[in-house]
Amino acid sequence: MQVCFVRDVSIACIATLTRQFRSRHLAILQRDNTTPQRLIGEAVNLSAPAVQRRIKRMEQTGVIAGNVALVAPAAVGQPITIFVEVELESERTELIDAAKRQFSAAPEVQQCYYVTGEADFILIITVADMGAYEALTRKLFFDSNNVRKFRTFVAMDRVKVGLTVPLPG
Amino acid sequence: MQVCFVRDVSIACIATLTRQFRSRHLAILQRDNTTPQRLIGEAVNLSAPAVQRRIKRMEQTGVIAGNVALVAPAAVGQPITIFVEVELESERTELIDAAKRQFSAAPEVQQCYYVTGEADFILIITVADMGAYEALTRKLFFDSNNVRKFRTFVAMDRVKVGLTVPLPG
DNA sequence: CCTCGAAATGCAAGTTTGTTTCGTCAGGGA
DNA sequence: TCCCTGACGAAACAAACTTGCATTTCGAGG
Repeated sequence: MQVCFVRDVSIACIATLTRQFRSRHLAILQRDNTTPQRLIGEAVNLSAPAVQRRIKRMEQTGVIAGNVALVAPAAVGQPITIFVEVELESERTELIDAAKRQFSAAPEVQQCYYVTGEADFILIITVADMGAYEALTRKLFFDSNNVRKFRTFVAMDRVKVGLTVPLPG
Repeated sequence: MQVCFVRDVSIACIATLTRQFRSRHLAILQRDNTTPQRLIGEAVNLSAPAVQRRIKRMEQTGVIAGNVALVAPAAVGQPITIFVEVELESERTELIDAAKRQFSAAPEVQQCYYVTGEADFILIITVADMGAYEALTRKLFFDSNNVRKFRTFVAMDRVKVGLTVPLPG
């Protein structure tokens, strides 16, 4: 029946299958990492200890970077999400690095990316009100002598939020 | 000794203390939700069952919106993060809603926000390579008759990534 | 074709962790 | 004053996680 695989094909098949199973495993953890290993095992046809070992392996190799609880910003008094495109005056490496450090250090800066294109940085900021944002802009942008300009977008609707990575399979 | 509180002050004090303890509790879970309840209890001066009850309460009230594993995109073959500012032709409510649905439905769209300002939507997209992004733009933007234009920023460095909400205390 | 070794698995026992139960205490209102 | 509500701690209980060991599988090399 299903014999006579060309060697490369069979290897590819196995690799694909493995990856798919891992994908399903990871997909479950990405959705809810409190899922008991027993249930994950049933979903991927594995015993609980095997599930446990795979998780440990993925944590050690860095595939799983962390396990966190997601907090609803509005429920803790931080209902405002803001995007900022930041353009620097100078793109000297040291100044870029300094900006990275400064932005990262601010707890209000939830996410910070160094990007190509018409801006240098994109920040996602979480604050309680516009006053707090105004104060933060002063601290991060005006007090710095290296910010040429910045553009602000206020989120009206957090349509889709998460850090879920698309997985094959 | 510590008597003779004016009523409002003492209430405010208690409320503040409570909130601070919750903040510490939440801060721990935001960093690592696999932390044993016993350790959390030690950190916030509470017994394990009390910790358990608070977590359950916060999950039921929506303060904790989920418990997830963070997956490293590069480790699963999705190393490219892209930002897109999308501007629509029409801002009729139905079309806005249709766009929200369409963007949310795409697994590559990790985050989608409806914003004020010079754009209508900001998307954060995770893909394996630029070819995949090109295909996605065709699907999401060109095939739609409602996208006036979009601007792309490619992330060179994911300086700070997370969904951590700043907490008082 | 066969054997070997590395890696992954299942099973079963042991351990930690999470959950429930129960009794107690403090604050608020009738 | 008394009762009620809500939250707590201690202990018992249930569930999940973790480990050791024998087995299997797969690829490499003889």
